[in-house]
Amino acid sequence: MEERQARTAFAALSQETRLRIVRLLVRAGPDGMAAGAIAEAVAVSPSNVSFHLKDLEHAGMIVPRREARSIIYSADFNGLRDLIAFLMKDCCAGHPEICAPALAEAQCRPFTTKKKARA
Amino acid sequence: MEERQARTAFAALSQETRLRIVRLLVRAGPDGMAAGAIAEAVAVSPSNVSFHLKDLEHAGMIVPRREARSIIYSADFNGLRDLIAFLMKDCCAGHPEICAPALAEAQCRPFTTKKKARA
DNA sequence: TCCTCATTTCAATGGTTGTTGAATTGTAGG
DNA sequence: CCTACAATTCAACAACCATTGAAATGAGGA
Repeated sequence: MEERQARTAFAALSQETRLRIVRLLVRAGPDGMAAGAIAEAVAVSPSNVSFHLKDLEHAGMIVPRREARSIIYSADFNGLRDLIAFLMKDCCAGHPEICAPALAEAQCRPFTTKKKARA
Repeated sequence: MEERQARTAFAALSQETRLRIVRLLVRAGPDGMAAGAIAEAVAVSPSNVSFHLKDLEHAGMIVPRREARSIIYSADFNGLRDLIAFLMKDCCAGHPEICAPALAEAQCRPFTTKKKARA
């Protein structure tokens, strides 16, 4: 991931309404939610939510699809993963031992084969 | 990590000069760099770098210490780790299989001690 | 103590970002 | 085709953020 794109993503996530939308959509999973439902859930006006959705889409954090009269947005897990990877490269490069604890905390250990991960 | 603190950190990293400073200091490691040296490295005025350093410190991304006449800043690896953990909780919660690939990409596998990374 | 260097603070300015409500586009059902 | 509904676009305004240069602080060395 390029630095410029990462900055755009950070900027997107730095805004209260936008971060709430992303967290909402991550919880919603691949099904996503319609713009109107998102507006209601985060309690902002339709035009305002549209403004922020466009910004999040541009930042690669969410992805839209049309369905009947609604536009459904869902979290862009690839984009989120890329952003994490960017951050880890900066944080951990040369210092893997420092960031390792973060992985356990996030319940995201890859390649664990000894014990079964429990959600 | 609280949502508000995460937003502050994202905002800090969304600015070009500040992101460059963080990446510089991560590369510099625990020794850190003096404010003046940072200013020179990222090519901004002393007063401007001071402005951004204060912001990064407030966001928990860097940490200062006095040393003779200089003030030495270094990356706050705990803060960075916490931010990654926050992001992974949002991204991976309920979907660990999605984010696992990011870890390998970031050369951040925990608990591997076979080789030492070279900068 | 006095002087110097490193950094920070301050006030002013220009630029960017978020919010609002009204008008518009686009989709589907009667 | 006409109406209703979902979402976006637009223009205007307020609020916030970054940059600049000058002045102030604070630590050390002579």
